[in-house]
Amino acid sequence: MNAKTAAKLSIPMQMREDCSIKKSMDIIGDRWSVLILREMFLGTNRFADFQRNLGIAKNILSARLQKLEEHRIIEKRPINAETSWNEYLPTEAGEDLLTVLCALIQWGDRWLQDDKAPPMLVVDRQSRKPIDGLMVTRKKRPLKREDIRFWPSARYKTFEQQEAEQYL
Amino acid sequence: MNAKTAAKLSIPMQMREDCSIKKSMDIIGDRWSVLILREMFLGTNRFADFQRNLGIAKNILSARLQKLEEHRIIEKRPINAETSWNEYLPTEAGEDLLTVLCALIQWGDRWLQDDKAPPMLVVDRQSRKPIDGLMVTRKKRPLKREDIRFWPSARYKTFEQQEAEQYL
DNA sequence: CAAATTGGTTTTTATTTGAAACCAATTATT
DNA sequence: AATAATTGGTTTCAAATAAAAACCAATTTG
Repeated sequence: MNAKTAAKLSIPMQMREDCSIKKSMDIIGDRWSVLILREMFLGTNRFADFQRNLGIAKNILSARLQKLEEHRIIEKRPINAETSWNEYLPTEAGEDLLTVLCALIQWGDRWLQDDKAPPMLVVDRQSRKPIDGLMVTRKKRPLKREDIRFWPSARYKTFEQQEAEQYL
Repeated sequence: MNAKTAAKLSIPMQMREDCSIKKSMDIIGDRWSVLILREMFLGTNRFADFQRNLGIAKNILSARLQKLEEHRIIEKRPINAETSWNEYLPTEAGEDLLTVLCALIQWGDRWLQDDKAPPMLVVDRQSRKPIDGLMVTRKKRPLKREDIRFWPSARYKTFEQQEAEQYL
């Protein structure tokens, strides 16, 4: 067995299905979901405001909000007892997506803004001063590509794979 | 002017266009791009391997690779001098998307895996031990929703906005 | 040398998106 | 109090996009 064959064996196809990136993309991997969440973090909560602020078609917005609700990323709840109107709020899982949005902001600020200042700042809620040192860290050091690799978890251990590992 | 009016004034529509999340999503906001990048981080570099490992249609894969190349996230280069065949490699900007993928992994591991162990680990390249303490931090403390808010940068300062800020 | 694989493109079909019309409930204006 | 405007959608239809399949030339494997 050569190293190339070993590398192929070592990544189980099933892992590609189970993978959290894949599962996340099945939910938010479209043109609008992430922008809807950004809008929510900007303080938008009502249907018409999402529509106006994003320029999204109503039927698509409706479908996306439903999907996000089904997956418990947002919650739809009546604005008050009198009306039948609703507002949309992030659940705990939804709020936790802040990290993904921040990672996107940082990446985009670095690579897509043509040396211009970032258009949208992440600021401290109290002081409203920009948050510096915001990063994905690995034990207090920023994570670099060469530090890590992705690896199947123990649930995919097979004889062939264990055999293969010694070649890597 | 009440607080609600102020809040609407304070977010310039232009910022929503310039925003790095929006710009990022214009490039990688589809069902496949992020998965193609994940595949690349798993060690896949050739057309047929992407296709097999992802189950993506060839024409779509072709289109996505081209788009990613245009935006300098990946690079297409000949495998060797003799053949016309290519391999696809991440650029510096592409490798930098690791943070976004890691944020997605962490989020998905927390919210989409039904109390099961994560299917794909982020491990140290040398020791192959899982990396712990990997997170989006704010000065060494994990970032929480209630810590921050998004805020337009100075380039959108207008009279109305400055007026509005005092109400927030 | 023959067969299989790679790296695509082209054509056709199915799916998704978007625009517009429509409507009922609610709120604002005169 | 009546009218107009806004909100929160759904439905219908056209346009754009994605997927499947057929096809092909270059390259590699048996």
